[in-house]
Amino acid sequence: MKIATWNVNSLKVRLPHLLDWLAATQVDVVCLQELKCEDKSFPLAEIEAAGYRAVFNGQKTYNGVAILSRSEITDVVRNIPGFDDEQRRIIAATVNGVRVVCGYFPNGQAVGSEKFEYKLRWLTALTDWLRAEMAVHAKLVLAGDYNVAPEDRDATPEWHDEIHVSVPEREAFRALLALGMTDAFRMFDQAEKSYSWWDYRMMAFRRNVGLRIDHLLVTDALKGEVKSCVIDKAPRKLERPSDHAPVIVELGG
DNA sequence: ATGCCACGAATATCGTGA
Repeated sequence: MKIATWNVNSLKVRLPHLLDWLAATQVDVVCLQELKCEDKSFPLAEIEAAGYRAVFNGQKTYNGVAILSRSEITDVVRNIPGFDDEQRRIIAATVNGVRVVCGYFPNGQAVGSEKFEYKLRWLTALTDWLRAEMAVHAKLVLAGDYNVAPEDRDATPEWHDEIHVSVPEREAFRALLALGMTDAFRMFDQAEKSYSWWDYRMMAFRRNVGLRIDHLLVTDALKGEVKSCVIDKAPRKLERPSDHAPVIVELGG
């Protein structure tokens, strides 16, 4: 089973890319972020025609997450239970016995800002909820745009802003690992300067000036099934791309 | 310091968020 995560930065604009990519990769499950569309505008017919079911948690203009799957989707949860939040950033569901949690983590804007404080509060709430979720679902994948580059090797040397690489954000990432999860990408040898996001400006993609902020964490019960984990840069090379590339983990056994 | 992009309000550009 292949599970992917992709921040599409507007599902409406990126739908042709997504449909082409689904046909090309044949992934079983895709977690999407930054839909930027309300549920009533979700392109369900096109996605179903491509052979996928979908559950989604959208809002106007900002945020919005979805899980697409070729097989049955059950036990859907929207948003972090008990965490009062207008922003649609979480959807979770079970597919083929695997709990899939799709998250669009807050950007945080700048260290010390109000949005940064919200990011840290949100991360704490997510961690507390996942502790409980993992107690019920041993096999769990946390997929999404974390807006955190966990280590120095995950950030281009040209990155001088603190946001995405600050100590509190990295501590929050490690707190997720400490629940009993592993970064699937780092289970394998990877090229140096492997990134999943590049700013649209300054020819950042061509110069490979980016960050690795899109991740797939797997619980210990799933770790033994992980066969590969790759960043697929192909969609980032197309006309009118998302600023993020999809990341794919392959589970077997 | 910044050049991009998507969106909505408004109807040309501009503010917001990323």
